[in-house]
Order: sequence, then C-alpha cells, then structure tokens
Amino acid sequence: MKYIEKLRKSGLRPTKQRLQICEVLFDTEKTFHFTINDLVNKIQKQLNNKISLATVYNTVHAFEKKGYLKQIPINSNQTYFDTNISDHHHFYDLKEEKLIDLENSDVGPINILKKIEGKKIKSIEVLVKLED
Amino acid sequence: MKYIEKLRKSGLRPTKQRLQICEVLFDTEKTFHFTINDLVNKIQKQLNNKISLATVYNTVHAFEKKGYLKQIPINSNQTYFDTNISDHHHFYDLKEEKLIDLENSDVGPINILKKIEGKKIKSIEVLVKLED
DNA sequence: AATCTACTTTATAACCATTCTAAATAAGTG
DNA sequence: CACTTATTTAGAATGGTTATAAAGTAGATT
Ligand SMILES: [Mn+2]
Ligand SMILES: [Mn+2]
Ligand SMILES: [Zn+2]
Ligand SMILES: [Zn+2]
Repeated sequence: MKYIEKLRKSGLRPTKQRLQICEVLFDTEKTFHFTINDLVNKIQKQLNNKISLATVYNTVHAFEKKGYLKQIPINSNQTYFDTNISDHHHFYDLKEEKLIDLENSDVGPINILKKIEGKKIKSIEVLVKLED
Repeated sequence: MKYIEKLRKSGLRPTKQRLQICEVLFDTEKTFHFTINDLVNKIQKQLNNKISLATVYNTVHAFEKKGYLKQIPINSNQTYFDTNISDHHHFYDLKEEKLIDLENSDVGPINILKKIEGKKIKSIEVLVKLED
C-alpha cells in the first residue's frame, strides 16, 4: 500500500480505517469537496464497510492537521473539506449549494496592501458566490 | 426615531425590540463584527434590557435578508455578522480569533477569469488568515 | 375607541453537527 | 509473547441554531 508510508511519516499509525479513508479520499482521478456526512456515505458505498462516525471525524481532522486536506471557509450547517490542497479558490453556487474549484490562475494575483503589525499572512482565500 | 421609517420601508414593523437592536447595531461610530452571543451581551449591557434570544436571532436574520447586515464566511462554531455592509474583505487573526476589516482599496482589483455557464457573480469575498 | 387580523415576541423544546468519554481493540517495540 | 501507547467505537454530551405554539403588539378597519 502506498499510503502506509505516508501515514507513518506523519506519525499516524496505518490502521485499516485510515488506509480505507485514504483510498476513498486520494485514489481518485479528480479532487473533490465533501462534508463528513458525504464521506461516511462514500465509504459505505465504495467499500461496503462501515467506519464509525467518530473515526471519520478523527481521521479527517488528523489529515487536515497534517495538511492532506483543507477546510473550506464557508458558512454552512456542515463543514466542507477539500482533497485539493493546492493554493486555490472557490465558486459557491448558492442555488445548487455546490463548490467549484477556481484555480489560482483563474484569479488575478491578489495583492494585500494593508499590513498588520506583528502578523504575517498564512493564506488568502477567495470565495465567489454565484447566482442565476 | 430615525429607524422607524427604515424598518417600515423594509416591511418590518418598528417594534421596541427591533428599534433597540438598531440602536446597538447602528448607533455607533464604527462598524463592528459580532456573533449572536456578542449581541445579546451588548444589549444587556448597553440597554439594561433583556431581549429574548429567539428575537435576537429573528431580527439579525431579518436585517441580513434586508441587507442591513452581512454574514461573514468563516468556519467557526458561531456565525459572524458585520455591520459594515460595504463591499469589503477580512483579515482573520487565527490566534486572537478576531476579524479585521480589509477595505476594497486595500486589496488589488480582483478579476475572475473563469466563467460558469448561466451563473453570475453575486459577491467576491477575500479572507486573509493571519498568524504570528 | 373598540375590533380585527397579521405580525412579532417569547420561553422552551427540538434539532443536529460536532466533540467527548471511556471501554475494547490494534499497532508498534523488544 | 508481554507491554505500552495509539486508535477505534458506540453512545452520551455539548452547544449553536431553529422550530413551536401561546401570548402580546402594531396597524388597519369599523
Ligand atoms: Mn478541523
Ligand atoms: Mn442567516
Ligand atoms: Zn477546492
Ligand atoms: Zn467587516
């Protein structure tokens, strides 16, 4: 398994559950956006296998902390995550309630002119809301 | 009261509670960011007067719908609102967990190159996360 | 002014995504 | 294997938000 080493390097034991979640998250053609609930359903369907909700939460948070997932800043009743960890932005289709990737190259360079004393910029995220 | 007409124009009856919330939100030198909980506390302290939590929620949502408040897209356990309804952006200080306004002029012009068929842009929001 | 009706406020319950708990299980180490 | 520590798990708890439904109020009508 290609994920065993990846997990070990991060100080995470390569358990059956984590490896399965890796498969679902990272063995895909394209990256995608998901909620915890989406992921639980995907695991059920794709692996015919139940992983407890607590473990899914734990694993997603562990992966996020290690930088294998990104949380998307959006107001929703659920938290959205992204398997695309590249520096990029999002459209949010208000009607469909769906996120669409917006590559950095699709947004002109962003230059923040204001500086805050003693603080440095960690990330810049653009959210473009779409309506019909 | 200057808010009576404003509310009537919006189709909202100028009740005692709504007028008081207007005072707290809009009778200020500067605009500010708040959570529902912040607002409840502010009302208590500033008006020596309790307004039920449900009414605060109802009123904030009504004001948001009418465009007198903006919701700020950020992942938090609480929803943040903004009395600054101008087109602007935010710093988010991860340590202090505080929002700081970033005027449009403090961010270079943002040009979204990608187009989505049949959708138009409703808003563009930039969130700049700050660390030490 | 009294009456009527739709809107609003309120306390409280319900909701539900997320986190916590603590016991069972599994992984790594020697 | 024996031992330690990390992980999984079901279920309980948490907490912000929303729903409910009864009481109160605003504005319109007579
Ligand atoms: Mn997280
Ligand atoms: Mn709202
Ligand atoms: Zn994305
Ligand atoms: Zn602001």
